[in-house]
Amino acid sequence: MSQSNPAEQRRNPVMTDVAKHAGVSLGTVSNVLNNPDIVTPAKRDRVLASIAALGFVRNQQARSLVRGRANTLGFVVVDLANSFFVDIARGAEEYTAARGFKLLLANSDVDASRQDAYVDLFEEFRVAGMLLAPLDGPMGAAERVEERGTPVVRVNWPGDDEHCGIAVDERHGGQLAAEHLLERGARRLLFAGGPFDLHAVAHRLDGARAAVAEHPGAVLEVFETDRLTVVAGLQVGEHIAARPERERPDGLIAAADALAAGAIQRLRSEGVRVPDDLLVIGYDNNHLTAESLVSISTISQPGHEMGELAAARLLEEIEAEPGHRHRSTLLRPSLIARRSTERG
Amino acid sequence: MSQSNPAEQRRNPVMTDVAKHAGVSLGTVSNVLNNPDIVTPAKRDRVLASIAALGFVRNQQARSLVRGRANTLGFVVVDLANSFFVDIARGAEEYTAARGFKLLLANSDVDASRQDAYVDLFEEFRVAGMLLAPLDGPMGAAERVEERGTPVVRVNWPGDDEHCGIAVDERHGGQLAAEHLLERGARRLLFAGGPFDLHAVAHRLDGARAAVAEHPGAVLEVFETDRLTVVAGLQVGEHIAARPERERPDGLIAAADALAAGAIQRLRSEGVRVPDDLLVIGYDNNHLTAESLVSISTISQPGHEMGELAAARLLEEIEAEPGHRHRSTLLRPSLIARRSTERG
DNA sequence: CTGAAAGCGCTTACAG
DNA sequence: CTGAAAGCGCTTACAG
Repeated sequence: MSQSNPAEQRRNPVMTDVAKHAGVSLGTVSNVLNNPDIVTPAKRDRVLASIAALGFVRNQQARSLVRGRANTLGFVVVDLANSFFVDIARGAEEYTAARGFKLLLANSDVDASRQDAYVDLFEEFRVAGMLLAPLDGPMGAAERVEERGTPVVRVNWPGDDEHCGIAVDERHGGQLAAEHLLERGARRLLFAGGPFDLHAVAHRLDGARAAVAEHPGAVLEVFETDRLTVVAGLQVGEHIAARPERERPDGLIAAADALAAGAIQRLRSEGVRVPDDLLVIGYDNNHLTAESLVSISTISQPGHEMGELAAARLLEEIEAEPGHRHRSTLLRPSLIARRSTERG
Repeated sequence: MSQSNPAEQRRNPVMTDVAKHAGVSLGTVSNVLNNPDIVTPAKRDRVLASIAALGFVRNQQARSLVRGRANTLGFVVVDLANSFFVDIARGAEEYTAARGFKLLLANSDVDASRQDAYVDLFEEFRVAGMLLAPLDGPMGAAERVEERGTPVVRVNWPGDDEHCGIAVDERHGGQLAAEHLLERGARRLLFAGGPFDLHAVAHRLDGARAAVAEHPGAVLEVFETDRLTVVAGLQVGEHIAARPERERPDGLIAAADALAAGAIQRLRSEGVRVPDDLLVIGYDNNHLTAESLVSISTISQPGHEMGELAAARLLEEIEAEPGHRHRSTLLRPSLIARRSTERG
């Protein structure tokens, strides 16, 4: 329509086009966008009308080039297929959206090089700050980014003197799980999970050990798996069922729900009944876990709350003085009792 | 360290700092970054060393301001909590990453205004193109963005003459589900799902109807639910169990796995056995569905493939001439038979 | 192959 | 409250 010459490339309208169309200066257009209150209503309406008529869309790149930073936040997530992290992302988004920030997500998919690549990308885009749910292991890119001045808050990671972090008290979770089974009468517990170099797994085991140590007469065995999957769970089930009946544990703590689900499935096909013969508790409160036929008791991590808290911390950091002191927060997980640990 | 005056704000190094440090001109630094081949190795190494020494990070905003577009793609996803969409995102990411693009995600969380806000945000950032897994309903922002020249490919949406789209043949999926139950001997089928104004649900029902129509003697009842959740599934189970035994269906097609899981759970507690008394098939192949005690047969949507295909289409569009013709692709879902439809 | 200059589209003092 | 000018940090012809 507005093309006078069909041969000439249509170009997206820019602010000077709007100014010309509305008969005002460039600065006034900018003011309408950024400080509408200081522009006279009549002029403001004229500019707004021109913006609509031309289909003008402000170029954020140019805007944050001069302002220094975008009011956008980045969140690099280790594994979106795990609903725990989706919960975190939703909590963070709600918190930041209410405060005028946008939250962009990137999935590193448990790949260290992709994690670094996305952290770098967000830095190149000059986001105001980042959330990072990291893999276990070094976080080179994030360290560098922080040194250069972009705040980073780590979630599901403990944090230390140099870094803000929000984590869940994994040890306490393991303790809750074990105590729950002990309360329900189990005495020969088996902890299944792994690999143990995952700090979450190691701490859950620690917690379970501590709980068992306080119960004279109770014992805890350990079975290390190579992953936290349903398939690994099948092996756990097999391992238990293969033993003579009286040597079997009467309580199973699985370090992940998927593991618990696999174990229950295999146990059942081998004739071991859950919860009648064996109490089982999982970990994570993954979506759909409540839906298996024997609904699985579990330790629930406060993902949504973690996301909100991390976002709040990040916004604080963004506004903080350079000298600001880093803080770590440990959230408490909670027990959700379902059918798999019901007695009678 | 490099701060000569502690009072002066440390500023992130920019390209002119690198040029000065390396003793070359600004253009040469840019060439090292963008056309390394045309710079003499010695000079190149000098520049690279300076970049490392200063901790220089190129400012993408400035870069794509002059280049017009970032080589970044945006994906606005309707619901990351549904693993189907996570699969799509992973497929898209693998495809685009291999071709040098980055993929940023935004979760609209089944909220139309957030969908629009993120579409706008990506446009303001001048992404090279967008993927959109939309909610059912109008897509105002996306339409406008396309008119202004940013390519958008819709996923899990049929597409039309004006829009590229990649969808799954929902009708065919419904047909597969019904045929599977009929093959296994069921004759009184119940289709549960809803609300029916969700086009996916309506089409799945259509397909099921078509399959039943071809089997003389088979009948199909319909039970509309208000959502596709486990809780709604409980109601479905209740509805079935409440009927006199001989008036119950012998096959249940649930329009979603969560629905199937809820139904099975309630049926079981009411003494209706799956699959012995009633065959059940779900839809979506959601993560963890395979793990319920009675593993649930389902219709699997090719999420990963859909993501790859959508990404491929988007990259085509980005390179296409303005006059390019839009295409729609319909992917075929497939049957996954599990325990919940096993006979004998 | 290298370097000086113009320009991408905005925002922000600054003088009126 | 408004408008002309400078500048954010890059890339890209262009002349050497």
